[in-house]
Amino acid sequence: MVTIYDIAAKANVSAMTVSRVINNTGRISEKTKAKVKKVMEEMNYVPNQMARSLVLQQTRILFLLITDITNPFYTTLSRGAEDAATKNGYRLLFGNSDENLEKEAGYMNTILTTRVDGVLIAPTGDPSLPHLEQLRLHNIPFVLLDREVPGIECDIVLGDSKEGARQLVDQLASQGHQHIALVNGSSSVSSARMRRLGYEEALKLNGLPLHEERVFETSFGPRSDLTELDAWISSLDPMPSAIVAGNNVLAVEVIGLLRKRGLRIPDDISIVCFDDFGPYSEIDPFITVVAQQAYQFGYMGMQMLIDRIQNREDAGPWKKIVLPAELVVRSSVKRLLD
Amino acid sequence: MVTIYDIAAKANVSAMTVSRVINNTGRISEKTKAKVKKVMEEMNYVPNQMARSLVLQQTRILFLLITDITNPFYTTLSRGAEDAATKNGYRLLFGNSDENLEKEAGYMNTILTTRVDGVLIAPTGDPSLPHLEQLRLHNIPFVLLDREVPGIECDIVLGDSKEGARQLVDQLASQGHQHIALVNGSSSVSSARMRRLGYEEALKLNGLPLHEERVFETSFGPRSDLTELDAWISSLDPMPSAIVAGNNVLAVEVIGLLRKRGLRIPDDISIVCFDDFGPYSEIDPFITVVAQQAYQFGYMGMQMLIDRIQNREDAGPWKKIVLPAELVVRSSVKRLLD
DNA sequence: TTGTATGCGTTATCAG
DNA sequence: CTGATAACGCATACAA
Repeated sequence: MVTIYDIAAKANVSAMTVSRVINNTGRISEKTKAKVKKVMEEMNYVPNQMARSLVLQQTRILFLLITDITNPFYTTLSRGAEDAATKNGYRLLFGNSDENLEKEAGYMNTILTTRVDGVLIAPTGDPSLPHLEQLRLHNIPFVLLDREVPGIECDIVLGDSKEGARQLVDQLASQGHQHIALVNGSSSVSSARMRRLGYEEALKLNGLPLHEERVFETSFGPRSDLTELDAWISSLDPMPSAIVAGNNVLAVEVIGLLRKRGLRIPDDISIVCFDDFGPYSEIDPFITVVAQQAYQFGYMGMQMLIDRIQNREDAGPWKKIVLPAELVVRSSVKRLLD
Repeated sequence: MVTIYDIAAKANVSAMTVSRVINNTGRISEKTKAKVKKVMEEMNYVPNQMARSLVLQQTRILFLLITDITNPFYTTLSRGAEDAATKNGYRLLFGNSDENLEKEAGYMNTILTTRVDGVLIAPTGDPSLPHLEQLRLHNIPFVLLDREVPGIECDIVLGDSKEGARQLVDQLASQGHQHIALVNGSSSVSSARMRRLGYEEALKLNGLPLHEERVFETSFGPRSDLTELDAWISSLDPMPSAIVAGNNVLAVEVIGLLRKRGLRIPDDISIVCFDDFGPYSEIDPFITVVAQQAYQFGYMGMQMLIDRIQNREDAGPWKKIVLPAELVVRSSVKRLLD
């Protein structure tokens, strides 16, 4: 490995001079600067970030941990975070926890040992608390995305899950639906809790009864095994006229299962869900959704994180951004009235 | 920051003993081992990977650089790579070059300065050559994904693009299509070149004429501005009865544009493409595609990379894996015969 | 404008 | 079984 000493020797200067040329600090004669630069080229020198970070105590690297790299919500969010990071001269590394606490723990380890400057994280759920406490303990700035975690105060970007769920149910009710089921994420995830709350409130406001057995809670992430989900659908009696899905992944899986039963959407059963389908909304935009501003989640979250990093001490109070969700009416809901 | 010296002091041992406990090397009495471990717990010690890498000259971190985090092909591939890395005890970091050579250069910098142990990379195209030469020069093992780069010999996982394109055209021809256009990725991307070759060969084999103006080359990545693509569609005269898209992104964009013109698929125009839609194939599987084994791209590529890393010296010849693509016939092609 | 000494946190080597 | 010392590659503080 070529070090500053190697190039210093070849350029007949001290290592410090090389270091100064690299970082453009101090005053150096144009002549030696040119010479050093030439030697660096010749020897294909690449600074060692490890060594540099060790002395500087900072990496200029930020980390984004998402829970499902397969979900357009998160990939779009990632693009937003990436853009904001790049704009501010930071590098961004990605991790994918796969809605799995153990994998998240693995990434926490990388984050901690690798001493990144800050973390943007969509936690897998409430059990992520210890992970966040670790970050706090080690003084690593972080911003939460999409999900609150009870027990920790911090900067956060949220969607208006309750209101969104309410809109979804209202939309169904307005078309005359009375039997509305809910497939949702785990109750250990704040957004799932809020969506359920919105669902329940909206039922009440529309004068519809709440049936516990019409609510099914599972993971927001894709399942390798759909039998449980399918069993729940089988258990529904009577079959609801509409289903609300807690996110796009669940919607897609449920639609697949329904079709396997020969049910057509929306003729036989209606469905609506949280989150849009990214580019794929384009090709067959038939599902009515509450679309979140995924890109903004990432972009604004990253902004907050960088603010926090750059103003370390005079930080100011924790900030909370709540992004509105927008109802996009398409054609997955059957009109039952008239 | 808590260092091994801090915990050494508190545990009344030397730093070396602490290091040995951490790494489970050398012989240490159970008693001191236990004591050290307890102190580490108490002080919330986290090893500094920077310092460690500096002396060990390795990170146990691998890097995966994809070109479009928004594309299910790459996200599925990522899952495969991740699984293989984890299984072998490596951590995996992701980067997204966005089909952009400059962004790729940025990640090359991170990769080089951060001294990861190996890289799995889907290059943006032939111009990526200098980047790969950098890796080679700095002795960083890498495996190419999905795209060849003329001028560099290395391990690689490819799809059978030519054969896939041929299948797509054959499928159209077998349904009676004679005017078949192609929207493709840039000719500086090997997979795009092979797909075009397959398209042209298949036309010839089916006795169909080749019209240059029916082929449009652009980026495989999503466009922020669709006017050029739209202009090409306008320029088509006569309108082809079918379009082959070089990948799923292009297919989606073209379908959007066609629909804006009031054209229905497949009634007014047929379309087929490379790559499936991941989970979204599930909800509206109407597009006939040649599906690639995305997960295997990542999994097998990662295996090759780790092999290469662990057998540094007695490496063996470069390996090339060609994954077959499978035609999945759905309902985006109109039957023109009979 | 340039150079010397020192330390960042860890591990390898060699000594005890 | 344990410890002292040097080294990894770089930048800060201070000298010259």
